[in-house]
Amino acid sequence: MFVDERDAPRVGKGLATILHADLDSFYASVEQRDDPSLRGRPLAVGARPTGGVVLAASYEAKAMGVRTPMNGRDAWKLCPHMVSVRPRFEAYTEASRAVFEIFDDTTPIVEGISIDEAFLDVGGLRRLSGPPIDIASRLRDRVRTDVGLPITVGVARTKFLAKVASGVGKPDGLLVVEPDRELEFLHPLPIEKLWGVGAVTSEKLRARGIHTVADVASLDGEVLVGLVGRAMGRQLAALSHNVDARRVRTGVRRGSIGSQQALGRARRDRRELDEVLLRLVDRVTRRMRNADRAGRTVTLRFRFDDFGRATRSSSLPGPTAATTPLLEVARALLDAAWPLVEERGGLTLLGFTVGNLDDTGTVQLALPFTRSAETGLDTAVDAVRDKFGGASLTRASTLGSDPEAGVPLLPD
DNA sequence: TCTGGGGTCCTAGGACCC
DNA sequence: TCTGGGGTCCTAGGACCC
Repeated sequence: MFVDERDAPRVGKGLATILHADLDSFYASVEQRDDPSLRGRPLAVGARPTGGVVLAASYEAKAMGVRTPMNGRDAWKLCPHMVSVRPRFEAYTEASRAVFEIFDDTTPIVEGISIDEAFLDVGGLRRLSGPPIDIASRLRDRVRTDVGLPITVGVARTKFLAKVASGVGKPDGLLVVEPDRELEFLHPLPIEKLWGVGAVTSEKLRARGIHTVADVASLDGEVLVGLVGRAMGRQLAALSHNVDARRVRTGVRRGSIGSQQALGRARRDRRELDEVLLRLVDRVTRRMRNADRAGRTVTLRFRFDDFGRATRSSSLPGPTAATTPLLEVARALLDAAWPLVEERGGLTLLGFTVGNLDDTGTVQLALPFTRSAETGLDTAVDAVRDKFGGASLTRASTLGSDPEAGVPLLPD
């Protein structure tokens, strides 16, 4: 079914040229790499015996049943001798960057999925770099040697199969699904392996006696659509019949940038929440400007004391990455939602997201300007407009503090 | 006994335009 | 005064993923 041998049979139509590379227990592995005393021990990142949630568990902890995102109490019940460390997100970002450099050095066709996961298409590299299994093997060696982290790679003809293969191959493995053994590999899998099948859909399907991918494949398409909806029904039907034509796409940009903050049980008044909101808006708009992105749609996310959730959103006429207009919209949304917040017994989480992210097409003019230099900015904007035609040129002026407007913006 | 922070995609109803 | 279809955009919610 899947092999680890160089002389594996390669029969069937199409070739297994898509790699899914997935770092193992990423955060926990970085911690074990950086602190030898943690190696070989059950480790939870982010949780303590008294609370918090497990952001990542080492394989020693996973062996005891610890999972993400289990809460600390439950986790330590399962694994009393587990060690706890605080997350160090900068270290993870840096490790991720180093690993993606190796991905990019392997093939130009890399599609990042998350901080620790990517698809690579190595189809055009046979002459240059050898067969996919060799490329995958070297990739694993390099990540291990150069970055010091274990990584599992699945190799298959489609994205979905490559992804499933890496999941089955974990930890620290390499699995190839040969094109002539795909259905044999796919059909016995539990439905939860299908993309899009989470707790709700899984329950729905299992209640109808549908437990494996083969069960899904045997279902009439219309019945499936009736059961789980149009888009999901079609997707599940396709995947279960081993149809997955998605390419590995480069240059995918995300559609939204957001930040949220858990608030605990203590009730916050409107003023305290405004401070939280300001921090969130500042953090997000800063990230937007660093990424040279602008957006139009502001969404506030609420979680209430009773664990209920709600969102409120509003769109601006055009995209911006400036703090002030986005903060204004966010405040208006919070004002409008305030009666609901009071009614539901206060907030336990507040989130701020900017969506409808457009490529601004703007060169960010890093002009250190003061209020008196605003006219200078206008001149610069006019110059850019003259040069590039600038039909959709946006002037995002208020990046720094604006004490006169009474808006306590954080320094940029 | 209640949990984090970052995202994506789909659905459905209403407003609005032609 | 009543009635149609098609399309887009917006908002809110839900499911899902890592």
